[in-house]
This record gives sequence, C-alpha cells and structure tokens, in this order.
Amino acid sequence: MAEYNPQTIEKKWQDTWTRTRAFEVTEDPSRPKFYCLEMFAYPSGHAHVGHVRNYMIGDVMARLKRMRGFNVLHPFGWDAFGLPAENAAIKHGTHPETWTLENIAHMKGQLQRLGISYAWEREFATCEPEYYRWNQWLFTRMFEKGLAYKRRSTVNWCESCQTVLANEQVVDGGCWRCGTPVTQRDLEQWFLRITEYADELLKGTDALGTWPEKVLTMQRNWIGRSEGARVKFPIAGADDQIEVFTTRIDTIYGATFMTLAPEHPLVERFAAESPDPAAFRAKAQKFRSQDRTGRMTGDVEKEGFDTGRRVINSFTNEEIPIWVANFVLGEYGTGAVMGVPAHDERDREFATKYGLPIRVVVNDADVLVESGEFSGLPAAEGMARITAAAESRGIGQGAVQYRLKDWGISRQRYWGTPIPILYCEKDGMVPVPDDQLPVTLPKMDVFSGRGDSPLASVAKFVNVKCPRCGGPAKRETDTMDTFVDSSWYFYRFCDPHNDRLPFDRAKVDYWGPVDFYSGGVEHAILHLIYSRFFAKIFRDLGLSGHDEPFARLLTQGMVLKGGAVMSKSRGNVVDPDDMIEKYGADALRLYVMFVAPPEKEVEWSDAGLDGSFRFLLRVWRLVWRLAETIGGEGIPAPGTLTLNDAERALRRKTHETIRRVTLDLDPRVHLNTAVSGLMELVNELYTFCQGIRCFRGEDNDDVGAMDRIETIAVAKEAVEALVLMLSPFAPHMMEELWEMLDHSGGVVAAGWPAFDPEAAKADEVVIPVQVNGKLRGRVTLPAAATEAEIEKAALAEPQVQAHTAGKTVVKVIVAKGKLVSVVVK
RNA sequence: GCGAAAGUGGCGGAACUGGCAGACGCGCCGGACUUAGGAUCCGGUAGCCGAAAGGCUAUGGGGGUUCGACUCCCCCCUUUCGCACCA
Repeated sequence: MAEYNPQTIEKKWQDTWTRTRAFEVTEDPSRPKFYCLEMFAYPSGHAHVGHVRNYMIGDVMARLKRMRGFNVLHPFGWDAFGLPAENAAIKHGTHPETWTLENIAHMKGQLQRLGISYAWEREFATCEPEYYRWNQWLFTRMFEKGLAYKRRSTVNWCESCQTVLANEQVVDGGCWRCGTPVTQRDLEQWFLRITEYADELLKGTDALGTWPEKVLTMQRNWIGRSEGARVKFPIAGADDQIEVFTTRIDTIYGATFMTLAPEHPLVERFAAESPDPAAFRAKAQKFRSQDRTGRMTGDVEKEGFDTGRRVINSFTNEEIPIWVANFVLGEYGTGAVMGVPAHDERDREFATKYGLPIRVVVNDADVLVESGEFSGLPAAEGMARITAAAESRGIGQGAVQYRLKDWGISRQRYWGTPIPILYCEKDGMVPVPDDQLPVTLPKMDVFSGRGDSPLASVAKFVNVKCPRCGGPAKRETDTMDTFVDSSWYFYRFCDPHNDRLPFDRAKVDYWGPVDFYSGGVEHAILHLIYSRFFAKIFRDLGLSGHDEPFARLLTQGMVLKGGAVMSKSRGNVVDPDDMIEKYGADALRLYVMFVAPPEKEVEWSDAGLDGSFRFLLRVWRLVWRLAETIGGEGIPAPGTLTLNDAERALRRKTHETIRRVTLDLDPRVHLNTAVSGLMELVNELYTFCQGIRCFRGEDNDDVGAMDRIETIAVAKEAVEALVLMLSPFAPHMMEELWEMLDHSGGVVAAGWPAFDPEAAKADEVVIPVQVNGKLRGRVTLPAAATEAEIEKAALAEPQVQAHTAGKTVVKVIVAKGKLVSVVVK
C-alpha cells in the first residue's frame, strides 16, 4: 500500500498552489464575494499553535467558501510597527527593521507549511513606507477636518515602555503590553476625535447581531453613554457658576454640598483667593499626586477639604459648601458633582465622614418628597419636570455624557509612523503636503528609550523648510500609536499596491465589509472599536460605502498548556513546525479544529493530535483500498439505480452527513462537530465495506470485490463526498486523495457536495415510546406511517404493554417523527 | 460591588426550534491478526442493583411549568471573563 507521507504530499500541494496562484483573486461581479480575514499578526518571532489556531479557523471557512462557488479574498499581512522591535534593537544592537523582517520571514514560512490558503501577492507589512504613507495621508485628512488635533493633557505614561498609552491601553491600571503601573504626565499630544462618533459607534452595535454579545457589551460599556442633565450652581459672592453633570437631577433638592475634582480649573482660583494659598494648594496637590489607579478604582479612601466657598442651589435657594475631593474625576463630565448623600453611596460615605447634612428627597416608593413644587411626583417624572424647570430658568439642560474619550495617538518612540506635521515659526502647525509623503523614518542606530522621542535627535530629520513660507520649521518627532496601522489594513488588502490612494473605492465596495473576521477577544475594545471608527472616517471622506468594517466576528479561544496560556516566557509553547514534522500539517489542523468549538479555550494534548493523525490514516487506507474500484469515469450516479438495503443505508448516511456538515460549517461554524460528522461517515464506510468484504488487502490481493455496480456507485458517492468535505480541514491529503480517485482539477473545481433530500429520506423510522415520561420501548415503522398507526404500534409494543397493563391510558401524544408519550393512571 | 457567560462520564466535548442524555474523539478494558506490537481491525466503556431480561439514579444544588426539561422560569452555590468611585 502506498504509504501516507505527509511531508512529501504537503510540499507537493503547497508548491502547486503557489505555482498556479490558486488563492489569488480579482474582483468578479458575476460571483458572490466572501472576504475572509484573520487578525493580522504581530511578527514577534515564532508563532505557536495558539496563534495559528486562528489562521486555521479562517482557512477552513475560506476553503469551504471557495468550494461553494464564492470569490474568496483571504489575505494576510503584518502589524509590523511596535515596541518589541525597538526594545529588541536596544537590547541586541540590531535595527528594528532587521528584527521585524527576520521574524516575518520565519512566521510566513510557518503559515505556508500549514497550508493556509492566503493570497500572498497581497501581503504587506505596516512598517513599509508604501503602507504608512497612507496613515500619514489619512492623518492629514483628519487634521484638515479637525478630527486630528493637538492639546496639552494629562496622559497615561508607562515607565517601562517609556511612552504614552491610550485609555484603551490601560488594563487594570497597568500597561496593556507589560503590566507596569501607569503614571500620569502632562504632555502635548495628538488626539483623534473618536468622541465625534460616540453615538454612532454605540448605536451601530445593535446592527452587529452576529458579533459575540460579550464583545458588544464591552464596547457599549466602554462608550459608556449616560443620560442626565447639566446644571449650573452660581458661586456665592462671585459672578460665575459651577456646572455639574448629574444623572439624578430628581434628587437636586437633596444636594447638600458640591465637590470639585482636584484638577478642576476653579481649584487654583479658589486657592489664590483663599487666606492661605500655599496650604490650599498643598492639599489639592496631595490628591492630584495620589495614585491615579487607586483613585479610579476606589481603593483609596475618600478624602476632601472644604474650600470655604459656597454655591447656591437654585432649587432650594440654599448656600451649600464647595469641597475638593479625591474621588471626583477631572476628566469625566464637568469635573464637578453635586453631593446628594441620601441617594448616592459615594456621597453618603463622604458626607458621613465629614459630618455633612444628609437629606432624603426620594422615599421608598420612588416618590419625591421635600422637593418643593415637585414633591409627590414619581422620581422618573420628577426628573423630566426638574430638567424642564432648569432649562426654563436658564441654569441647565438635559445632556448626554460619554465615558469614551478622544484617542491619544502620540508615541515617544522610533518604530512607528512619523506624524506628518511641521512646526513653522511663522505659519504654526503645517501638515506635510501630500506630494511630499511619505515622511520616512530616518535610519538610526541608537534608540534611547528614554522617554524623549528618538527622532528628535536626528537633526536632518527635524530641521526642514516650511512648505508655505520656506522659512525654518521643525518636524513633529512623535510617532503614531500602532493601532492606527491596524485600524484600516483590511481595506488596504482590497487594493494593496495602490500608489495614488490608500485604496480604490470600487475595490473596497466590492470586497467589503469583511464577511468573516476572527481573532482574539483581547481586541474587543482596542482594535475593534478603532477599526469601526476608521470605517466611519473613510465613509465620511467618501472613500468607502460601508458603515461597519466587519459583518461577522468570531473570537477564538486560546490554547493552553499545563493550564496556562502559551508564552515564550512560561516556556510552554508548542511550535507548529515540530508537530508538522511529526504528524503533518493536515493532522495538526484537523486536531485543532476537532478538539473544541473555535470560541472555546482548549488544553493542548499530544494524545489528541495522535488520534487525529490515526483518523487521517484511516481515511487514507479507506480511499486507497477503494480507489481502483470507484475511481474514474463511467460509474452511474446512484440516484438512477435500484439499491439494496445496505446501499440505501450508506447513501442515506452520506447525504445526512452532507446536510449536517454543511450546516455545522456555514453558518454555524461548529468546526468540531463537522469533523465528528465526517468521522461517523468514515466508520459507516468501514462497516459497509467489511460487510460486503470488498476491501483490497494490504498485500494487494483482493479479499472480495464490489461486484454490483450499485455498490460501487454508492461507495464512490460516499468516498468522494468525504474527501471533498474533509478538504477544508486537511487540504493537502484530500487533494492527493482526490487525485488518487482519478480526478484532475482539484477539489475547488469539484465543488462542495450537493445534498439530496430524497437520498437522505429514511424508509423506516425508529420511534421511542415513553410511558409517564420514562422511555419504555421503541417501535419501527415505515416513514410514511400516520399518527394513528404510530399510536397503535406504540401501545402494542410489549414493554409499553407491560407498563400500561391494568392502568388507564389517559392521553397519547405523538410528536411527529420524534417520539410517542403515553400517559397512564 | 455591578454585568455577562458557563457548570454534562476518567478527560475534550455532543444534543439544531422542549422530544431516545453522553454523538465523535482521547483514555481504559477485552478480542482478532501477529515472532512481537505503543501498528491495524472489531467489540465494550455514566453510576448502582441484577445471571439475564430489565429496573433505579443521573446534565452544580433546591423548587416550579410541562405528557415530556441539559434546554424554559424562580432561588442558591461554584467557575471564568468583563467593568470597577463615570456622579
């Protein structure tokens, strides 16, 4: 028997695919398109099986869709800018580019050895000027529209990475990359106005029905929409007022004090006007320097001090004291809140500590009390009425507040996209003209990692002429957050070599949006919200017609080993290359797809992989033993023949399997149960062949033969369907077997097997019978039996008789095609 | 603390709209073929009682709805994840 040698076969087919450009595509309006994408890779070095699981999932979908006649775009590329490259450069004295390109080369080899069906001609890396040029172009467009702007602000700073972090990149008070506790710095920073789209980003989540609910919830929480009101409180003895944001304006009669964030601008004025400004400032400063994480998470005890000043609560006409408190956040709302200790837990804690009055204004029945003219109203109505009253008095109005903040994109590091802005003494901030893009990264060999932008040390880069006045100007030396790169790469894949525009609109309109997107759930807010934001920017710039970039999202589970996530530092990684060497890529792919549903995390098991390898051997042997008999032309379609019982049974199994596997793959993406369905078909085929002793023996002697053409026809149909349906999982072996079965042209040309409902129909059905809810027997009946016949047969069944004897049959329920339920008393 | 998801054999996991719980695989046990086998093929494998036929108990625990519940409802427990002073 021809031995199964995965290494030889896989090499052969991978070479064939490359040679025939099998996965390269162009727009073709005559066919339905399918854009299948896995989150592109950060080239960190070597991919482990946890990384490649995602690519395998996408590949099954891409290959399936190709077989089903779709024009499939399945590209891959590299998220190639970022800190690790720069850190490796500092550590090893290499250039970040060298490190990055070496890693890309290695990882690309790994993916090719896995047989992932990528359109490699579309590959790019974000560190190429041909790509990041368009980051700069897009930044310029956003700058022109006021969507990119610069301001001084307090930013999150990672001491270890020596750079700024966006709010989305602060996880549990630490850096998303290295976990170092985040500190605060005051810096001039570039921001992208994502808040402009807060409402649309929020509303858009409703249309993303096929996204995991979990991701949508996280995004909604992150955007954090609150409805309430802004109300002004006049400052006693001054002309101006303090504005607060509240979601509980109905409790305004219970506001007994006011609290300002230590960062609030009025704090400094009150300090200056106070009898002892230095002491005042010292107290405020103490809160400001308190660990921000602690302040944010409530771990720090609530503290405050009385400013000695008062505001007037216009509803009660009382003067209430203004405090400064550490629990009020400067960057949310107005940085000032009204203190309603009776109806807010934080305010109660604070008021109790400092002996401030507590006044109940909503009773247990949610009705307003002691609220002037509003007393007696239900709280909800009170809220509307008080808002209206504030509006008519000109001291407030209904307001919506978001938690989402603008996206700070300045990074004080080298290995990123230079921000294309010049500072001219005369003209101020001037964007680099489009025809001078890209602003390329200058070659450097020293990367300080000191917190000042490395580019600032390259005089030739910094000192330029102003394109407007020709006078001296200096370049911006910060680079962009790498999440800018990954926020639109999926559109660039539609037109990766365009040198006039980021992409051609017609191409993006043809391919977009991504139909199936898979990747790790860790991007639920970062990448996935930024990408949605960019999609809207492109739309509003007239560059695409899509509101949303990803129609369907699958968040794949991680692969654990020894109960822990695989990582180099833990030393528990499984390298796909090692597994390919031992078992072949096909067995590895099949195992990873079979072991659990794609969304679930899995524990790596060598034994499981062994099992998948054995299954493939079983398929190999099966096909090899039958190939001579069932291969080739001239065998009639089984639908035209008169079959015996065994043949009909096999045919039924074949078509049941086609139906089930097709549904499991698309739309359900239950890849694991699709594989088990195919395993069942293999088991059935073995039983069938053994039953009629038709296998060719190991030594090439015929043990028996398929002497009926009908037998050959159904076996052929079953085996061919099996090979085709397995091909998305184990593409190399299935191409080889398809060829062994005397077909040329490959599995995609052959197409996905068609389900024939006639063939799947059973002539007989086995119907279970319950008596008082307990299974007591089964009856076998012709599929066409009527309800009355089923009921009669069920009641006649001996076991059922035994349990109904001497009792009265109260009711018989026949669930058509499912079971019979007999109720006795 | 708030929110979400999930708890099924020794293990990974099935069960599509309330209808035969444990598909498929791993592991284990047995048989066949073998000089041998950690190869291959076949069979068995939730627990308890029983020689068997069969019966009883089982989907985290407790209630409920229903002829019928892993599936729906209520309470509780556990785990995982997310959010965490957002006024």
